[in-house]
Amino acid sequence: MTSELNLLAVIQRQLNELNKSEAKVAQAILNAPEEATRSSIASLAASAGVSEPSVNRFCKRFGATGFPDFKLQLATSLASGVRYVSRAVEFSDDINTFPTKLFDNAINALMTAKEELPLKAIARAVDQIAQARRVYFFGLGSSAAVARDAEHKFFRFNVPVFTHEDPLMQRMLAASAGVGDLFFFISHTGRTKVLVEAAEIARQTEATIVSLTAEGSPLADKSHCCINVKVEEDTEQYLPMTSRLVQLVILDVLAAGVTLRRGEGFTPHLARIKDSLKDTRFQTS
Amino acid sequence: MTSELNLLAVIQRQLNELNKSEAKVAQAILNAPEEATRSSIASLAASAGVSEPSVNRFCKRFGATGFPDFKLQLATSLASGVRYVSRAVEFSDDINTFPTKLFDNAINALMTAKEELPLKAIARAVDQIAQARRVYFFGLGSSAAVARDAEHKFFRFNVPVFTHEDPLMQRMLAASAGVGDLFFFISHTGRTKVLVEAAEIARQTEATIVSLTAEGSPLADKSHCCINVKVEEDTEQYLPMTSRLVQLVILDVLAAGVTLRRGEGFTPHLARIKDSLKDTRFQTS
DNA sequence: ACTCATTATGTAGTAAATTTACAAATATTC
DNA sequence: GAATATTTGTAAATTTACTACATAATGAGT
Repeated sequence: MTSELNLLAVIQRQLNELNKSEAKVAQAILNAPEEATRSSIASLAASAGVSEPSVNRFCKRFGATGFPDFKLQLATSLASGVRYVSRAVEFSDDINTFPTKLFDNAINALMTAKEELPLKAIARAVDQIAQARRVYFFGLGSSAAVARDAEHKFFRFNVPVFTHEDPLMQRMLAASAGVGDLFFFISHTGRTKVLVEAAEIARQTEATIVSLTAEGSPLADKSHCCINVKVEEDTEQYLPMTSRLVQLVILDVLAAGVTLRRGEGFTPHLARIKDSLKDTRFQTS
Repeated sequence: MTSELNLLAVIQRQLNELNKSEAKVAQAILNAPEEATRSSIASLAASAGVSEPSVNRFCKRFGATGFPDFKLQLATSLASGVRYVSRAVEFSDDINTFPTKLFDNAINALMTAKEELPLKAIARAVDQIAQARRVYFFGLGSSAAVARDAEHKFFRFNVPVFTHEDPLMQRMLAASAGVGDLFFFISHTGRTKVLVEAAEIARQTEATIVSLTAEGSPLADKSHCCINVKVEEDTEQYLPMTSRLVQLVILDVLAAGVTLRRGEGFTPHLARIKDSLKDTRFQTS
């Protein structure tokens, strides 16, 4: 029941040790794996130029109970391995295609991020946020909106939270930081000068510096803890950045982490905050 | 050839619209999806308590050419690793589970939204934004961050864009609106009083009102064009809202729509905006 | 180089699984 | 409550996969 992670690689590796007709089958599958998952044993046998039982024997050799089981394993292997490619929006797109493309790209970005979550860094950041006496979320451009969102989430933890889009404010606040202050920098590239400079200034104080940015970037270098968000190339000018969605969800993760850290006794507090909004809304009819 | 990323979610969602035996099949599959991929049409029919052709019909209903094809799609979908039901974070969760849950929820929200995209409303909104002489993005709470993000995207279209989180500013601006002004309201519930009131005020002018909110809500009622975002119940206080992610992507869609409308000749303009940032960044080493 | 043993491959038949065509049963409409 | 449409199941047809066996190819020992 060893569901192989990459069946094609296994087949490729064993290619030499196969006898002639098995090798033909292997070659046919390697040439068109997706097609193989859809074809019958007869058609695969035909395209490989061998008999049907040879295909069957091939399947059993690779741990399957038979041809259908092999197809299943192959399909599973292909699905887990293949990274869906982001599709850029083209000027030939119409209303039926480009919205789907953008959603697909967003979904792909999240799925990719999910698989390479830097859990250690996240855990560490949760620790540090939970302990902080004050938290500053700093970002510029579209990351400023993310910072704003974070502020809106983290104030619930009874810790003063601040956001500033003004680089001068960011510098001055960084300069006047002390023990218990936490600066949370958000940046897609990690290379925005004024932001890196603010981090630099903060670093010279007793404050803690956490960043949500690209690994190895100047900003990451200045941080005590860097939560790495893989930077994918933005193919087109008019293709919106998906990275900020990942940033937002990671901030959700951090917020959830802090909530869990606070413990079950903390929920009434959250409920009270929620209830406070009740009178600002029209009742549901 | 729409290879569904999350087939189980699609089945789950359509559960009500299925007839009795199809629903039985659906239930059997949802109960044991992995097993379903391995069983024959006979055994699945048996465990669902229906006839074999019913299973076959079920498969075709969901876009497969037949049972084997359906199994393949199901296996592929399962292999992609996204869980189909939204799972609330529990206090018993640890660092290995809750981040994944939150990402899965986010991904699911986007996948669900993708399937029920109100394309007509989106197309209309693109029209209206493309024609507007001025655009105001208004939101409160976490929707304010979304509005901020939208501002950061839409200014690129050579149209003055404004965002204000201050309800009094929102009212005053709404009151002084005229022809060519477009008010874009963002609200998860569509019931926030001060926002609805601002929309009401704007409605009495010549301005156009577009909203990104829940269908049938007071805010939607005040709008010329409402882009409906399905409101899912937020199960827990500390479960972050996924709806804002959907809002962001829909705004991306609108921005892309306007870009396409502007035509290919518009790209140099976008490139210039992008280039303007170059000197604010440290060069890649 | 020939025979025997071994392994590899294909043929044909069989069993299983899937689909189609059609009929019975159930629900829906007027 | 009859007529119509829809749903569901039965049975036959078809496709698909597997098994048993026969033949071909390969290789070792004489």
